[in-house]
Amino acid sequence: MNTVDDSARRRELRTAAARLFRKVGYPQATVRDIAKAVGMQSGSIFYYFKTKEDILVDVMNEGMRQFLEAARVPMDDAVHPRMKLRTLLVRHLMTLHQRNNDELAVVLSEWRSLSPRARRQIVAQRDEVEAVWNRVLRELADARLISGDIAILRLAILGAANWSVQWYDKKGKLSIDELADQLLDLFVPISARTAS
Amino acid sequence: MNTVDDSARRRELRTAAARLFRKVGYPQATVRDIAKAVGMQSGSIFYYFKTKEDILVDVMNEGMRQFLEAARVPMDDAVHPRMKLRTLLVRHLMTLHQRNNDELAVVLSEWRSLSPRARRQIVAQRDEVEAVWNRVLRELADARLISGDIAILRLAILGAANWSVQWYDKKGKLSIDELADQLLDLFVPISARTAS
DNA sequence: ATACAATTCAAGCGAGCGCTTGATTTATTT
DNA sequence: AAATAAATCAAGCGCTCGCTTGAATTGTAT
Repeated sequence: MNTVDDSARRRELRTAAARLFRKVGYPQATVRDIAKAVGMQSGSIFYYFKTKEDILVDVMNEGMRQFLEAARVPMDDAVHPRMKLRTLLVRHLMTLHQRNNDELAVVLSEWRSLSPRARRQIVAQRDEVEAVWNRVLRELADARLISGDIAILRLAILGAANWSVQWYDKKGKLSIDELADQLLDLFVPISARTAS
Repeated sequence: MNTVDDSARRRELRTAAARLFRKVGYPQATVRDIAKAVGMQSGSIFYYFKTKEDILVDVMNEGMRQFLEAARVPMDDAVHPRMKLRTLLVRHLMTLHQRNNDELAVVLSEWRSLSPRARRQIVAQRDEVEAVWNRVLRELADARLISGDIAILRLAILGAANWSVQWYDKKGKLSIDELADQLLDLFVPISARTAS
């Protein structure tokens, strides 16, 4: 990592790019748009990034890093499995809807624009996140708190949670904690709840 | 509707376009690609469609038409509400994963590329679909088979179902009926089931 | 102050884009 | 068979795209 690879200006570019990628999509966001957003000439971008796709990779890596950070929370074994799932869910949703987290939305919607090589790298990180969820869901299954295929449950719960990017409004009356609890009640019925 | 607006050739173009839009995304699919897929010169496309966006609108209208068709099934009032939801879910998933239904996937992923005018039209159709689901969910709530906010439940269940486009494999061992039942058990716990 | 490196600019290249146009081929009607 | 209409082609226009390049500017160390 030399100065260019991790400069404030580069981060500025990544943030502006993420915002644009989210708003209009990667293919329609031009390097001229991105440059304009930070007050640069379009050519100057290539002093910081080799190609436009490198910007997308950088954005998605940052997004995945945040998802991983949300999933990698130390959990006391004594905690009730349902509570562990709740923690995962709350942290996941919090990360997803925090201010200026356009990188996360981009991760969820722009994977098609990645070259196969870059895609493999992002998928590997996604698999790490899913492994954490699988571990907690396994505990819930062992405790007979859920039934059915764990993989499908994981896909359903993450599908429902990630879909919230499409509709959740931070300014609305539903807090993220409430959303998490509602989703949790859906997937792990209240009747299975126990004091933690 | 004159000959051009509803010709076999036009449908051929729409189908090929839907396939490409799904595979590489609307902005990256060029009219030259689409033309090539049906064995035409790129300019000839504009004999059938005024603009490239008109092709997308046509694809998405067809997709929404299919979603609506799946939702608009006559239901006997005597049928148990849970069974009604199951019917909706199965038909929705069937439609989503039937062969060559790229239009559906495009509806779910390319709404950002629509002009505001076209978007409003598609959203109106989506609202119709959601209204059907709301009606059934309302019945389930009245029968105390579910609790919590109906809107959130609908978003969660459709989110989870639509997310399956990303991972469901027709050639896999999981049938669509099984998937529907698994999802149904998640959202409307088995303990609430009653003979219909 | 001077030398050097880091950063940005101004200009534009080559390619690919959506789309147009006038001519040409193919099908249909009389 | 001739006349008309429908469908397609071949060529390319004007524009925007990602990206390059050589020069200019700004910052930093001596």
